[in-house]
Amino acid sequence: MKHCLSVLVHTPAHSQVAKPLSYWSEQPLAPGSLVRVPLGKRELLGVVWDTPDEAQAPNPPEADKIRPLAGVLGGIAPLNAAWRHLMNFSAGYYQRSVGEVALAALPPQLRELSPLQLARRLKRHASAATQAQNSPENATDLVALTPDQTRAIAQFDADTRPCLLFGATGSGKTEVYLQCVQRLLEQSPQAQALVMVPEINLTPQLEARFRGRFAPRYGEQALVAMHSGMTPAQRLQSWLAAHSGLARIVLGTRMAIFASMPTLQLIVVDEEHDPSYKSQDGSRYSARDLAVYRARLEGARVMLGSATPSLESWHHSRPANEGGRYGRLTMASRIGHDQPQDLGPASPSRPRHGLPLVRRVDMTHQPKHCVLAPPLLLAIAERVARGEQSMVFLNRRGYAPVLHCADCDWKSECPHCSAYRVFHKIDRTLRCHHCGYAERVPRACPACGNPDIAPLGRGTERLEEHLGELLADVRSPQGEPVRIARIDADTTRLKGTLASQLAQVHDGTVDVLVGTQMIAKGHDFRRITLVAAVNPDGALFSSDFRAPERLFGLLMQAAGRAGRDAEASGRSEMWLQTAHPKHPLFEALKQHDYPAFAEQQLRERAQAAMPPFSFQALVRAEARTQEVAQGFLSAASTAASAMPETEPWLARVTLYPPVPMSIQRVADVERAQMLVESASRAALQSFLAAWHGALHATRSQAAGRGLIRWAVDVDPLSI
DNA sequence: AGCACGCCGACT
DNA sequence: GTCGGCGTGCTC
Repeated sequence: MKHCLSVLVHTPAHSQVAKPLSYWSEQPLAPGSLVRVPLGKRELLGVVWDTPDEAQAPNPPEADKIRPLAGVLGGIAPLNAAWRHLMNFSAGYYQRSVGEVALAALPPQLRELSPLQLARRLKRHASAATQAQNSPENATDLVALTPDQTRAIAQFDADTRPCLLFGATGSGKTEVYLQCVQRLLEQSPQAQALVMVPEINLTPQLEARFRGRFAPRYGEQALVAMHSGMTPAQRLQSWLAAHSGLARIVLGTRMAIFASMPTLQLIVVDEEHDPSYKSQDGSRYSARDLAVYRARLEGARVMLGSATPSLESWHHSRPANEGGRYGRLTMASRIGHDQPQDLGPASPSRPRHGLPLVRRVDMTHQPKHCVLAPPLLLAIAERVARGEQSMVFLNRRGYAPVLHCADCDWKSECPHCSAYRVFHKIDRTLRCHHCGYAERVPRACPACGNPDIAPLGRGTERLEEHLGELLADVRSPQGEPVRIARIDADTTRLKGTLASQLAQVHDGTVDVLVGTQMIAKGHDFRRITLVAAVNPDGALFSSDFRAPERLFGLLMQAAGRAGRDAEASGRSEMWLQTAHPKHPLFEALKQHDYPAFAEQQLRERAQAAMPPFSFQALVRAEARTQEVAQGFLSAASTAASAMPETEPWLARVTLYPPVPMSIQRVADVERAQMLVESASRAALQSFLAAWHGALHATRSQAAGRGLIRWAVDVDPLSI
């Protein structure tokens, strides 16, 4: 008896084979089974999918075109219904093919390894699994919780909704995660927990913390990591451990949201506001949003943690009688500091609970063109002399963002992008941060021959150099000259350098640390008592409506680096150099008052009908010329208003005209985008789904001629 | 996505 | 005369 199966393969969203394909099989196979199928001349991994009802199958392929399966991957249990549901949802919501989403969610080796190699790996995994069975032993450790932590955990237990853990940096959010996971594992001997962090860089320290807590009790196997920095072999192993239920805890970056975890009961999203949770290529999913969806789907709990939540999550956690759908757990004070007050939006100012004193330097009253205001420099020098550490933060790497000729006004533009190439003094190159194009710095102006070309503006490299000059005479308590280090994407290019550089800071072999936002995130620096933001003004008047939110989060996070030692926190300071010291954002920051900031931002967003009070999607198009890119979008837009399928939604959806993207050209490709907006998420979703076919059709018509690619970005982070 | 087929420019 | 550029089209 022959069975006709629907099978997903790895095909992109816009190809002709976006739907599941049909294959013959001798045996019936459960949905979720992994198989190998022939496709053209290739043989690739497939996942058996739920067969659509005969009636609604759109175009069943002619029977003679259907080929038989090439094989079944035995030894791996079929992916369960919840996982398949998650894939279907994710593909639908983010406008991609299910095949692309589902196959991308599986470890690459499952696709690449030959059946023989795979069988060998499975055998090894199975033997490891039996070993693990005998290892659990008891260990009791008592951690003293703060009242804040105890209350947050109790509230979480009493709630059933998704919860936002709103806790200041240093208030002990990680311990809350550990406790929640621990209670879950103790209560139900099968349950699994997923813990996500925004960046690979943050996984080692969190993994160490979780391992320390859980490995003695449940064995080393009980905890696995999942992120793109792992080797393919490690990824397969972790995936199998999670899929088989052997791993009780999965710790990873956004990709981990797609891990197969048959007994998932708890999802933790740490630093939930972090933009890294939104994928920026392929299927542009938000791991945080999917976490909430998946938790509901699987009947699991979800905890989102942050000191500066996304305005979306903050808004969702408003009181239930105002329509809030999340619980809000507040931890107001840092560990070792008494004691909480209500961090509610109403209180105008409050004690600092060990948070650093925020000082604003009005740069309009400082000497012209000075990089560091004299009082700030003095404050840093004092710290060095006392043997304390300082951190100077500038969100721009390289020596200078532009090289400029004063005679003819030549600037170091990238020949392939609409952006300037950044001057990197260390290797004397001009480097484009968008396409990677690099050249040696010219000796003279390439346009007019003037030998006197000068760097304009400053990056971390120049700041480091500048600080070295200004602090040349300062001595540490031991009489040593000042030691300055820089951490940014350039100094950590090689694997492991970040860890070693961080270790230097911890050792105290560094007095002043210069860096980009990389140093603001997560890392515990115990001896830092001064944090300075050199030039945060850029985001105050940005055209991106999310820029203030990001800036506030970043500065708050940076401020949190100062004085994590209770003892040092009394004299720790955060300095802001700004031309707008009275700006409400800085006022709120001075009070460490996220609720006030959020309330003000949400008011503005509500007035302007922007997210979270509206829902957005972007259609992006790339072509050799701007005309083609925009022409495609215009044609698709016209098509939308002429379609019976999209017609019902048009009244509730706004289509804006196509515009060039903010960086219009990258690597000689012109980019344009079109905003689609609606007050209703459901209406936007329905519209996009109905419109997708038209976009596809437009591509193969005259208006799509010369188009390189197009894609939809649902809930985009920047416009 | 791969992988083929297919038609135009600089090399052994 | 071929090697190879990437445009177009197809895969159950």
